[in-house]
Amino acid sequence: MQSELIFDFASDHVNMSQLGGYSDYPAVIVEQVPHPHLFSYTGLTCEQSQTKHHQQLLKVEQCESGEEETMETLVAADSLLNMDYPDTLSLEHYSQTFLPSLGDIITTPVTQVTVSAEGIVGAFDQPQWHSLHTKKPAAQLQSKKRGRKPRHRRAESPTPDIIVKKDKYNKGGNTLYLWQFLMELLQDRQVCPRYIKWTNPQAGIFKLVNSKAVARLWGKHKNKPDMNYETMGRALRYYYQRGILNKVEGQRLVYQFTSLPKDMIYITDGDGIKEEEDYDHNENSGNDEGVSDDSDDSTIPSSDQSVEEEDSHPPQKKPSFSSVRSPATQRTRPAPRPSGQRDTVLRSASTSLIQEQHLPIVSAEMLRTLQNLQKVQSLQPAGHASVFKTAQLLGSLCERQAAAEVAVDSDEKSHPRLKTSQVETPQLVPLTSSDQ
DNA sequence: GATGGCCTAATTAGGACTTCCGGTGT
DNA sequence: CACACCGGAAGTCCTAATTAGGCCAT
Repeated sequence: MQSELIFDFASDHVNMSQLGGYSDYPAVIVEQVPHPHLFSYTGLTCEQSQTKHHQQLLKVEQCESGEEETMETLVAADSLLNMDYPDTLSLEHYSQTFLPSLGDIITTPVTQVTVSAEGIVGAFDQPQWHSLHTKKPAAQLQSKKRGRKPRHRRAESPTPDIIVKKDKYNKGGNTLYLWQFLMELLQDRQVCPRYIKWTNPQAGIFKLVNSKAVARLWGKHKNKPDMNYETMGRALRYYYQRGILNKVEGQRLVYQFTSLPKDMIYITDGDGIKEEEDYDHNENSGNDEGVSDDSDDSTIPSSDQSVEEEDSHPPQKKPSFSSVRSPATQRTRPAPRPSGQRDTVLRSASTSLIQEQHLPIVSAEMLRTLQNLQKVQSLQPAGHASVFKTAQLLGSLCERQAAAEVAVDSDEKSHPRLKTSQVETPQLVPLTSSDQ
């Protein structure tokens, strides 16, 4: 099945000669993506950039004009509700961006590989999936035989602490589960915190600030124009049983993930540290109650702003979005995980080899390629000139970036312009209501 | 012609919602 | 009264697993 193809960079062990004959095979697809997603897919490691930026995971420029913020927000909201927004979310976005065109070209199965800084390794994130695989009974590995066998259980959706990536759990189609969708929204400054926001990132507690808008986005993604919060809420309630979500009692529109990826990009609507300090106040005072911006459509302009136009005015320079951070004090819970949960498989912490200002035009694959540019270039497979032309371009970009970083570093020493914090993240973030 | 391997389409089963509903609480 | 919330029940959609049948080589 072509849609099963997973292309991280090249075929197994980068035996790119297997792709011979497909001279126009794209090595890197450059396009604009919501940049928080990049860090979920880049595979960049902390060590690679911490030498230069020990404490900065992301750099976020603050808006200098309230008017800009308003306009950009409106444009973003409009785009969100009028473009095929969900397709830009990471899972589908990457699968649909990279896979279909490949499916038309590649007929040989391609093993997913990771091109890491340490070299080109085998199957993608194998160690990360190890715990998952070890849970599978050996019987499932038996070779296919004729005759009726006990029917295999279909893989259930991965739970939030599992890496979200095309794989056995998201094979083929464009399945993006609701909880994944919400996590994507929470990592997307176009909607967070305007429509959905963290109220306690450490506890995985978030609020649907504009439940109708979120539901509409979900409906757009699922091609269900009649989707509403009532319906989406039912799906959310099913997550209670499965141990993916909890309801935060006493607070409307507030839910809690039972666990989170450790390298979630946390977008909060204020100074991260300050918000953390303010959290108890907010939670206890019930300030969130009744402030839901569910006037919905009145808050969502409807024009035909294109994604491109919106991207040309990224709504990231907002004072209220000043903090993008990892959880400061995520705690590992000894509490047993719900039965529906799987062992934790977490992505390695991401980092900022590419500066934030580059992110909007650099795809995750591009970043990965950048990480391994020399190795890729050294392969020199015949018949893939375009691949290495792209690699050359990326190389030049890398050099320019390095030069820019030097300039930025010196500039920031004199003009610190953002509030960020990168704090060590624990291995596991199983969250319980005790975090509330 | 019998057998086995390969391929493909059809069927089946199950997961993840979606829809509808009646009810409760704020 | 509006809205959030709950959970049961039935339905839809999608996908993977399984099965059946056709084709071909031996």
